[in-house]
Amino acid sequence: MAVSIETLQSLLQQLNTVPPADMAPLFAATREVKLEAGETYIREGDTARKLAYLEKGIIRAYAVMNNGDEATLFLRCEGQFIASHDTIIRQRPSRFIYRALEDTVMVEIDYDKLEGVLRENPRLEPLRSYFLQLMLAEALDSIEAFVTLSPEERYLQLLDSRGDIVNRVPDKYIASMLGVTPVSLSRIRKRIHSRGKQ
Amino acid sequence: MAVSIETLQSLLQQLNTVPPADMAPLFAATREVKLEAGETYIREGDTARKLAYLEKGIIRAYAVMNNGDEATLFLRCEGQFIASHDTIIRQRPSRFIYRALEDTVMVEIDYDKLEGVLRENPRLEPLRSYFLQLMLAEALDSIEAFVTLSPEERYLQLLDSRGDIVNRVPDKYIASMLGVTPVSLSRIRKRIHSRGKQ
DNA sequence: AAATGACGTTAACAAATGTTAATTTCTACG
DNA sequence: CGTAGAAATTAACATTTGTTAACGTCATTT
Repeated sequence: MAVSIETLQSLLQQLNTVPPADMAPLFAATREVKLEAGETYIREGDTARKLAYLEKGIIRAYAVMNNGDEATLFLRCEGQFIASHDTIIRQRPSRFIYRALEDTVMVEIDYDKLEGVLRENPRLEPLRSYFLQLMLAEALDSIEAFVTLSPEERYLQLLDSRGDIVNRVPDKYIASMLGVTPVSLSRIRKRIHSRGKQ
Repeated sequence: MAVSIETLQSLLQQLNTVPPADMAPLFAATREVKLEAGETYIREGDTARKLAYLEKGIIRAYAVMNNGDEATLFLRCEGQFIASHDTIIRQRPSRFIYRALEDTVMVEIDYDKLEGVLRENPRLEPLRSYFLQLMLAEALDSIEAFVTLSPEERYLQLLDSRGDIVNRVPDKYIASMLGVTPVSLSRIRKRIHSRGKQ
């Protein structure tokens, strides 16, 4: 309970929307979770309302389609939040799977517990809005990219904005997050390189 | 100030997370806004932090790309919220334009005023989380569609889930929201019809 | 009634992507 | 060190989409 939470603590304090003293009950409800590479954090059908802050590692959220293929919704790494959005927002079993792609360390809180803490400490409410806004901003950026950019341009943008992730994750996950097949991503990369060398 | 707000009022009361009596200061800060078809609600570069509930009509949010083309991010109609997300979440001038496609009636509140109301009435805070979650859920659905479905499948899904909108809006806006050109959407429709008749 | 302009459709061609399968490269494990 | 399995690349072909332009339709205006 509440161990290596320095980074999260300093993040929340930078918000300076909540007095640090008020945060004690929040951290008392958290726990540290460690996952090995390849380990599943949330399964399809899970009903737990998990919210977590990534201290280290990468989590992939994906759906299994009718034909059995997997579609990656997003990748999150250290410094970001992940939430089981089907269970938290929609209050239904998760259609999505969350799996660690590297050894991962998270600070987890159950959303039901969080709501209890917020009920008893209303001054912490801005924190909920804060992470909801963070996730909404990222989601809208993603939609904007799908609507305004070609697959190649989306890949270049991803390289530019999150190049670290691209090099830590197998290409097939990058491809499905961009909405294309691994074969097509390979051709896109070839095209970029051939243009770059000329 | 607070005129025909029946639908919004009943919506908020169904949440029963906030006592109806507490909502008076909220509605006191709202105002009714009417737009004619074609009228712009938010311009590129605007800094106002507008949040609105649509009682009637359709609003299109779109970006103007480098080549001058427009890309529709989303369409919202009666019963939905729209928010100037660049100004509210990112605290920067809006890169997006919000324009009415039909004569539109909205209940508007400035987000700065809303935050003032929430500061003085902390029991209203769940309302902020509520509409943030609504918009996040819609955004994630949109991403899911881009990642798991082909353009044709996305169009069929849109017909199924929001067929009313499709018939109220020019096809070119539907096309750009699906991430394809109007020419391609026309071919998709032809393909669907030819398959349907056989 | 004629003219204008926006919108959707169609055509023709280029370019990109999907699909399947073979091949190569890389990694992990014995 | 060698092997097995996963991942990435490449090839070949079908399908889809982008692009440009022409054409038809419809509504509005003059």
